[in-house]
Amino acid sequence: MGAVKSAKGKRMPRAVRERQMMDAAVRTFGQRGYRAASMDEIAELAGVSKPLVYLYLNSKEELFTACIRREAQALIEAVRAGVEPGLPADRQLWTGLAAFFTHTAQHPDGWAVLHRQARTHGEPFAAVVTAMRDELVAFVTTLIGAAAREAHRGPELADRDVAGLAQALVGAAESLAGWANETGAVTAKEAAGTLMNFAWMGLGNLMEGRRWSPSR
Amino acid sequence: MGAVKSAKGKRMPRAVRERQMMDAAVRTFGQRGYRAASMDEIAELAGVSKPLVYLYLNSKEELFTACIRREAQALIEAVRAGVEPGLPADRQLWTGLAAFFTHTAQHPDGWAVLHRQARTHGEPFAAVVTAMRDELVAFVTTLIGAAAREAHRGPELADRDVAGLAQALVGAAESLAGWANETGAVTAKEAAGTLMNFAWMGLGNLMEGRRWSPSR
Amino acid sequence: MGAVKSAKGKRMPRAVRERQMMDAAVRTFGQRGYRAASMDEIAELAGVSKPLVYLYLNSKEELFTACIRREAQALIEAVRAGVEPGLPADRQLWTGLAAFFTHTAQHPDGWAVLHRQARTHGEPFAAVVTAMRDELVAFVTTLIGAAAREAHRGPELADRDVAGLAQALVGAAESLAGWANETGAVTAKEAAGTLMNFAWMGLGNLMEGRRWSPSR
Amino acid sequence: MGAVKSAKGKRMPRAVRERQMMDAAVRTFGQRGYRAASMDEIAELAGVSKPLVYLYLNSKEELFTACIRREAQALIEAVRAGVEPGLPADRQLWTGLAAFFTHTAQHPDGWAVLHRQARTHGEPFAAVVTAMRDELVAFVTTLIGAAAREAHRGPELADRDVAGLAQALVGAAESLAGWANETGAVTAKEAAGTLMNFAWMGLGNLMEGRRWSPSR
DNA sequence: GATGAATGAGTCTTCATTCAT
DNA sequence: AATGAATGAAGACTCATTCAT
Repeated sequence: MGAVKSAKGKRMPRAVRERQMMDAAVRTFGQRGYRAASMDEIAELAGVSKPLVYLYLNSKEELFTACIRREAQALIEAVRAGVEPGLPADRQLWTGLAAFFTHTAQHPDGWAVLHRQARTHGEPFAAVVTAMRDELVAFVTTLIGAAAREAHRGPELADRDVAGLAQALVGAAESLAGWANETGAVTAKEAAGTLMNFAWMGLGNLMEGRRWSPSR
Repeated sequence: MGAVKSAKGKRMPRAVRERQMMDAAVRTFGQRGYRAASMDEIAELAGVSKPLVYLYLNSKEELFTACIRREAQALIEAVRAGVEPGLPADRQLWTGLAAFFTHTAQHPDGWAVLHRQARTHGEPFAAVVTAMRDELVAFVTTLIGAAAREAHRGPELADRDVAGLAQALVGAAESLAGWANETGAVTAKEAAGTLMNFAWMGLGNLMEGRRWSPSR
Repeated sequence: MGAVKSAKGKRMPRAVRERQMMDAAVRTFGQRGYRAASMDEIAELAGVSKPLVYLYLNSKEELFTACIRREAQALIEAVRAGVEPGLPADRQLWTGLAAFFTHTAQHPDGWAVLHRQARTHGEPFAAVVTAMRDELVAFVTTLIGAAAREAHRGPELADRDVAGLAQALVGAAESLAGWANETGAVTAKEAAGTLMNFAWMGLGNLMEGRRWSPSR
Repeated sequence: MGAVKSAKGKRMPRAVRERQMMDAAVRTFGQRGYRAASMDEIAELAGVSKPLVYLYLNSKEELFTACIRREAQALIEAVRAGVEPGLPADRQLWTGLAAFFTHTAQHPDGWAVLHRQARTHGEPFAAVVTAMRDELVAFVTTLIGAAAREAHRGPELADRDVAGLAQALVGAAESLAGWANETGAVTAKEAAGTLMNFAWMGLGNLMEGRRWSPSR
């Protein structure tokens, strides 16, 4: 699965080689971490010499950034593609979550790069992930808002509550995705279901004005 | 707070020196990451020479492991100490969460070591954190079980559901702690309240048999 | 002046291409130095691909040698062209010096290659410059000898004195040329005048038997 | 001559090792040039491992700068020490020049570093040499001024003329020193004498109002 | 006549780790 | 109890140079 096929030394168009290198880089960064990954290892895994990696991708830092960017884009794309516009908002949310868990399960190294490595190392990198995360949160916020409007029961939902919910939902999804990847305990659909149970129910409670408070 | 005071070269009992070194190490590992942290920097920050660090802690790997272990223990201790046995289960859970958020906020480097660094690097380290996490999950599971028994309304709660809830709760707490530390957006009590709203309400729903399902 | 105009990839006669390359090389070598100059930069500045540079000029070493040779020839040519045969010897010397300073001022990179870079790096290169320098010294020696014969006043001038004078004159000229190029403090004519004041007056003194000696 | 004596691996106080390293560096930089000299070669010549060189001298750039600074200081010191304050100004100048030529002849690598290498490579380095040169020029200017006052014959000497003379004198000395080093053609005293003949006589002429001019 | 693709060899630099005292 | 001196091994990055087309 994912084994690089090219015979070493074969002349290939730049675009192809570049993709091979990035594949190798994502895998290596995802498994070893940014610092522990060596350009030597990446080059070897990609089936090319080190100078070629530098010729095409300039530096370890730029290579890592390119990986983050590519994986972030792919993940967002996958989530967007997983959402079917015609459905009611809760079903849309569910399919989006399922797509998210499916993608992260199918690209564990990419997810490791995004969720673990990119955030563990300093500022050139974290920003890219933050941007992606914000995009996701905004997307989820829209869906929740729509759902609240569709199923209008009881008092208005404050923007602040919606934002909090979205934030927590994405955070929980990230946490669950990592857990699922590492332990293999749940499938994508199960994970999506679990999250819906928390989020949707929580949303319902808020809309009905029920809250937990320390005083009672 | 954190400024090392000892004059360099002063003879000091081993235990004290060891604590200074580990303090320096936690700070350095937490801020730079395992690979980027250098023994030189740690020794200097601790106000001792490098050979002394090796004399007491043997190797970078062992030093890191010791840090993880110490910080994990401290965190668990803090949570346990935050729980008052006499209270009803939901209040106990709340105070435990508050203690968790308080501790992570007060020891950001320790939390960074546990939550980010230890899991980002290979197998010698991740295991220690996993063990701590399991301990926390077990603890939370107990509380949730007790709460369910106390507030017995409706059908029995399946063990599986309780486990899922506990798992999710801890995951969400971790995610929130990181977020709170990085952005400083919420206080410990606020974070605990937010989580209770999700978890407790979710629990209530489950106990009353309400679930979200894709089919409807 | 200096801006390379050719569209990349256009077929051009070999001689033209070769000149473009050497122009680029002189500029790069002069500004960066032999080691710091990269074939990549030279090729790009010349507007051709690297293999073409190798096809025409074989290696970095040969390219550098070719540059030195070309610039040396050009400098000598300029000096010779500046001397008008009919004039009295001192005027000839003056016009020669002026031509020297003019040329070095107009070709700063070429002069840097000859005066700085070629002598700074080992033996394949220094020899070429030495040869050129010897040619210049010989030329000046001739002029000085002629002048001495023309203005015969007092005792014979020993060959040794003439040689010393010529040597010193060329050395001083080189030093002044570098200084003028770097600081832009004097024009070519001013520099020539300054040198004449030293050299010619020194010559006059020698011819009249006046010397400085430590004993008095 | 100059062979480093220390047995490899022997523990030595830092100051001693540092001097060994700088000696090796001056030699290597002087012969190979800044770029061509490799830290490996320097370390080996100094009889230590590369990391030690970095531990003590930080980087190639700093090492080179340190060399330049040390050699510049040594040269200035030598010239100052060679001048005996009690003598008449012309004798002082002569002894100073002799000291200069003696020192450069005895430290050819140091002189190569200062005169060739430091000026051939960019701005971190050239500045140090320029500063030293300015110091020398100022020193010589003083002497010439004093001499002019001592031997007051004829019209006042303009400051501008004195400055020009000093500048030219130092330039000529530098050029001669290089020539003497490379060819071994003249001794220090001969070189000093030659220069005095030019400079002193030139000075005398200027003081007597005699000048060469193109018009006649 | 001209180039895109590719690399072996080498350079600077850092780091965990150990002696000898 | 504590340290100044020292290094083997490895990692990021560059460059002159060559094929195949």
